[in-house]
Amino acid sequence: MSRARSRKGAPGIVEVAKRAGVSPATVSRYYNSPDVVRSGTRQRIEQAASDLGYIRDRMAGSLHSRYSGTMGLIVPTLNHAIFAELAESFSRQLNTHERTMLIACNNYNLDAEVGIVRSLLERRIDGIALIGQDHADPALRMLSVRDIPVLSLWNHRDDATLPSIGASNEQAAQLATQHLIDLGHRDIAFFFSDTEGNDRARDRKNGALQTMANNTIPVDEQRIIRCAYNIKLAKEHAIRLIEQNPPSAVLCGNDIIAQGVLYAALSLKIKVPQQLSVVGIGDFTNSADMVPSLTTVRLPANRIGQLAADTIVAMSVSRNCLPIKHTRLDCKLIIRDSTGSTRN
Amino acid sequence: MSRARSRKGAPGIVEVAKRAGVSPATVSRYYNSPDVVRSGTRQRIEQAASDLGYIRDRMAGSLHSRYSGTMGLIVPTLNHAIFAELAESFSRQLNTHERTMLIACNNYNLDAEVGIVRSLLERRIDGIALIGQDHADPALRMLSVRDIPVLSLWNHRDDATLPSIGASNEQAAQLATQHLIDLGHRDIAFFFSDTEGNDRARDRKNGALQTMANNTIPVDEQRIIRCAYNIKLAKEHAIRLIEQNPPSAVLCGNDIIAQGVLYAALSLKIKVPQQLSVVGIGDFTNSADMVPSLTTVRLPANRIGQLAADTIVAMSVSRNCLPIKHTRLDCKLIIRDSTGSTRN
DNA sequence: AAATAAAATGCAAACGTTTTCATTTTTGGT
DNA sequence: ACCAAAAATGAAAACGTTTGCATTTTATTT
Repeated sequence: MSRARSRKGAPGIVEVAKRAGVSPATVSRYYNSPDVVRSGTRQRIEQAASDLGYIRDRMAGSLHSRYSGTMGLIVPTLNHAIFAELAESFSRQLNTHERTMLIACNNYNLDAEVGIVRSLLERRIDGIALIGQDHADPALRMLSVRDIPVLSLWNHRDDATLPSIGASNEQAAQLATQHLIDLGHRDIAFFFSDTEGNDRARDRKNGALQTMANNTIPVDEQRIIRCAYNIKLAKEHAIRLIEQNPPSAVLCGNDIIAQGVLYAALSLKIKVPQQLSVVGIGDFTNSADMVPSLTTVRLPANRIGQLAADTIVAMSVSRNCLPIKHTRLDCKLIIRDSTGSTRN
Repeated sequence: MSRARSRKGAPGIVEVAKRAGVSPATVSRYYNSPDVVRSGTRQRIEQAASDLGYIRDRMAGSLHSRYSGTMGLIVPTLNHAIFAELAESFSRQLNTHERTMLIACNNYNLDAEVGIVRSLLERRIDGIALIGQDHADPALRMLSVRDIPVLSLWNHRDDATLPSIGASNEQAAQLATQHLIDLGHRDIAFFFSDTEGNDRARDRKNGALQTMANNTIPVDEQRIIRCAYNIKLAKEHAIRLIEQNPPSAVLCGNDIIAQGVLYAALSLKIKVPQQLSVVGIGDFTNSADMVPSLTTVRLPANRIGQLAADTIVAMSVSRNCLPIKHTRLDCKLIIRDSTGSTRN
C-alpha cells in the first residue's frame, strides 16, 4: 500500500498537552499514575482530552514500556460450555485490571499451538494462560526465552512444571467413581476422550481406574470406551453399548458426554437411574436442569478464570519473579437424580 | 516501576540484519512482502532469524504503519453456544489472514459496550465486528471518528445503517411460525427474550406475530412469555404454562429456550410432539441430538463468522472505502421430531 | 521570610519497526 | 559488451508514547 492510513485528525498526546497548557510528559503521567499530577492540572487535562475526544494509543506506549496490557489465553475450543465460561470470566476479571484478552483456540492440536503462541508473542502479550500441562516444546521454549509469565489452567498436579491454577482432575474422577461404587455399582462403563496430549483426560481416566483398583473391582477392557467430547458421538456409543451389553452405571469424562448418554437412554426408554446410573464431570451450566438432573463433579471454571486473571496480572507487574505456585481449587461431588443405588 | 523490563536478550530486527549481512530495511521487507527480496538474501535472512529465534514485534511495526493486525469482536456473551461458535469461526478465519482476534463480552449491556469499544480502540484494532444493530451512540461516534471498519453481524435488515452480515431473524421466526400453522396449530405460545436493545429478539418476535396476523390467527397476550436465554428459566416458565393452560405448540426465541421447554415436557411426562410441538431458532450444535430431536431454523453461525473475517479484513486493506454492503445469508427450516400435526 | 525538603513538571532520548527516497545491482535487448 | 529499465537494497526519518534526569514550583520548618 502506498501510504499509511491518515490519522484522520485523531488527536495525540501532544495536542492534548498543548490544549491543557502542559507538557506531553504530564499528560502521560496523568494516565499512568494520576495521583502524581496536581488536581488543577488533572482537571485541565481531563477537559482537554474530552474536548478533543482523545483516545490513548497503548501500542505506542507499550513500545517503550514493554507492557502491552494484553494477556493471551489459549483454549482447546470455545465450543465447550466449560471453556467458554472460563474464557468469559478470565476476560471479565482482566478488564477490572485494565487489561484485555487475546484469545485463540488450538482445537486440541498442540502443534497448531506453536504458531498461535508465536502470533501472540508478536503482539507483545504481557502473559499467557494455557489449558493443562501438555504443550509442545517449541512453544514452551519461545515463552521462556521471552520471559513472560505463563500460567497453566484447569488441571492441578503437584508435579506440574508450570505454575498452575486448577482442580485435581484425578480427584474429580475419584469422587465420581467412588460415588458409583458406594451406591453398589460393580459393572461400570467408562467414557473418556482421547488422552493423547490431554493431561486432564488422562488424569481423569487414571483417577477412575485407580479407584476401581483400590476397591478391588476388576474392569474389563471392553468397558473403557474412547469417545470425543461430543454429544452426538457419545449418544451413538452409548446406544451401542446399552443394546449389546448394558452396564449398571456409566462414568463420563465430562458432562457433555453424560448428556449424550442420557439422550441415548431416553431414546431407548431405559430408565435413569433405575436401570442405569450416569455421572458426569464438570457441572456445566445446564447440568442441573437436565431431566433427570445430572450427578456430576463441580469444577470451578469461573473461579479459575477469575483467579487466573488476578494471578497473571500479579506475575506480570512483579516481572515474573514470583516463586512458582500451584493453586489447587476444590472440586465437589454434586449428587442429583441421574445416579441411584443398585439395591432398588 | 523503576526500570522497564529487560529485553532479556531478545534479538530485534537489527540483530537479524547484522547476522544476515543486510540492512534492517531489507529484513522488514522480507516479512512484509517477501517476494520483493531476492531469494539468496531471503535465505540468509531466514537462517539468521531462525538462528537467533527472532520474533517480530508487530506493535513497533503498527506504530508506523497504523495497522495492528488485530480485529475486535464484541459479543453479548460467550456462554451461548451460538456466539461461541461465531467467535471461534471468526477467529479461525482471521488467522488465515494473519490477523488476531481481540474479543470482549458486553453481557447484553450496551452502556458497558462503550467502555469496551474505547479499550479496543486504545489497542489500535484495525476493525471491529459487533452483534446486531442496536448500539450506544457514544460507541458509534468513537468508531466513526477513528474511521475504522465496523461490521454488524448476525442480523440482516435492509434498513441497517452499519454494513452487516447475517440472516433475517424476522424471516427465521416466520419460517418457524408458519411451520406450526401448517401443521394445524392455532394455540401457540411464544417465548422471547427481552427485546430492549436487542434487535434480533425484536425481529424474531415481530416476524412471529406478523405471521400469525397474516394467517388471521389471534394471539392472546398471555401466550407471549418473556424469558431470558436460559435453560433453567425457560424450563420453569414452561412448567408453569403447561400446568396452567397448555398450548398445542411453543415457538421458542432460540434453541436454548427450546431445550428448556423440552425438559419441562419431559419432567411433566408430556409427550412431544404428540401433546406439544416445540420449535426453536438457531440450530445449535446439539439440537439435532436432543430427544426428541429439535425442529428449528438454521442460522449459519460458522458461515457468518467466516464471512465476517474475510469482509472486515477486506474493508481494512481497502481503507474502509468500500460501499456499505449488506450480506444476507439464508436461514432454513430444519424439520425434526419435536413438531407434529394436530390431526394425529 | 529564608532555607530546606518534597512534589510536580518539563526536556529529550529512547522503544523497534516501517517507509520514502536515493543508490546500487541485476536484467534484458541489441 | 553496452545501455536503459527494472529490481533490490540501504540510509534515515518517522510513528506516539514513556521515563530518567533536570528543573521549577509548592509545602514545611525554623
